Amino acid sequence: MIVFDGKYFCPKATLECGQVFRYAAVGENDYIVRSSGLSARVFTRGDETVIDCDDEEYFARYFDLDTDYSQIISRLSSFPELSSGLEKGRGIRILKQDFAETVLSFIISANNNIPRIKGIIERLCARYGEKKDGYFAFPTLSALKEVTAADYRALGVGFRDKYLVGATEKLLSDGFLDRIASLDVDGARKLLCTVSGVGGKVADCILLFSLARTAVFPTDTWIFKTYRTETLDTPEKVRKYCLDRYGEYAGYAQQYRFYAARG
DNA sequence: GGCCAGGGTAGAA
DNA sequence: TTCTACCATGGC
Repeated sequence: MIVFDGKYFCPKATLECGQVFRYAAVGENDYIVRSSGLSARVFTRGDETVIDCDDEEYFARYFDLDTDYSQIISRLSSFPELSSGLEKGRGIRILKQDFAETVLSFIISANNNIPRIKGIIERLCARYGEKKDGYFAFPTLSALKEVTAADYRALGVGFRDKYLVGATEKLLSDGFLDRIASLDVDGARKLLCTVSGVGGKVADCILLFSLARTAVFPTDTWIFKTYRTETLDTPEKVRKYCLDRYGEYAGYAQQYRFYAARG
């Protein structure tokens, strides 16, 4: 059991800001979250946030407990357009999720909606994941090696079926993650875009929600709407503007903004 | 019944 | 490099 200062760790804000799909509310600010083959319950108790789990080292890293978020919020508080997000989403923490799980999950997220994404991922786990106590693990890459496009389609993934086949193949290739980790953000983004089903937006999500690369700005339809002006009239223009404006803190800014827009 | 959902791809200009 | 049609599915 991990006990942490609740001021900068809100389970609800962290899990419902759109960075993760495998979680469920079991009460007021009380959640079950699954990552890879592990499970944790996260809830608030007075001024504290508690993580109840079997593998504390894993979830301490997963919830990014070594990072000082008061410093991040202080840095971003000079931007008036983020004030609402910083207030509502003060307890957001950017997760360090499993790489392959994040890649496949965000391929499924493309042109899709959150309830359906969660359902597809649940069916994927139930069909190909190892059975645990009361849930299924996210499938390992080796468990997905022989899965065909038709198999994926049977889960309801639609046109993303072939993307998942190609992505699994690429992820299994030797040292793919190491190569990404060795590159700067731009290089890593380009390499991720060679994975089938991964374009710029999904690549940014993978970099931010799995690899702790914060100089990215995933520009989805919602974020685009909130920044759109006469001159910033395409998602790519918004993305470049925000990268320049927020720098290394762009990913955090994006999450606070997203939570404010949707929460 | 059309639109939208945390978009990406292939092909064209 | 930027633009367009197309892609499955479900909820509204």
